[in-house]
Amino acid sequence: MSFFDEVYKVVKLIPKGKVTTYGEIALRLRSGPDGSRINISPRTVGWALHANTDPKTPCHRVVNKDGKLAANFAFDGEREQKRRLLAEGVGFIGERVNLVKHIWMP
DNA sequence: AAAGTGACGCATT
DNA sequence: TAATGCGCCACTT
Repeated sequence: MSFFDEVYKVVKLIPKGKVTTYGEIALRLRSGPDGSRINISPRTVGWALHANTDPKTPCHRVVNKDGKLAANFAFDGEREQKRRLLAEGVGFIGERVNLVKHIWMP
């Protein structure tokens, strides 16, 4: 059970048609079950997702705070990611996700 | 054990 | 709004 697995677990909880940010995930993991972790950096969350190649993890529902998609290393490229989000009903404003309407609030 | 690395975030400019 | 600089934490050599 590594830190990565917990990140993936949270990502899998994101309902269809919703998105969340790296920062939000970091906050959610701030108080781990074992209490071993105190602070998590959003950077670390993104890094965890980068390492993940599991198709069951909806990484495309995770965007940065500006609603922008991962520039360099999206799973299938930015365009594909955007397309998938649109297919789920996630609204876009230009090239950015409409976070105001689609941010996932557990 | 120490240094390098990265799907980010925030305050400034 | 976009571009810069700095902090951040877990993981891999």
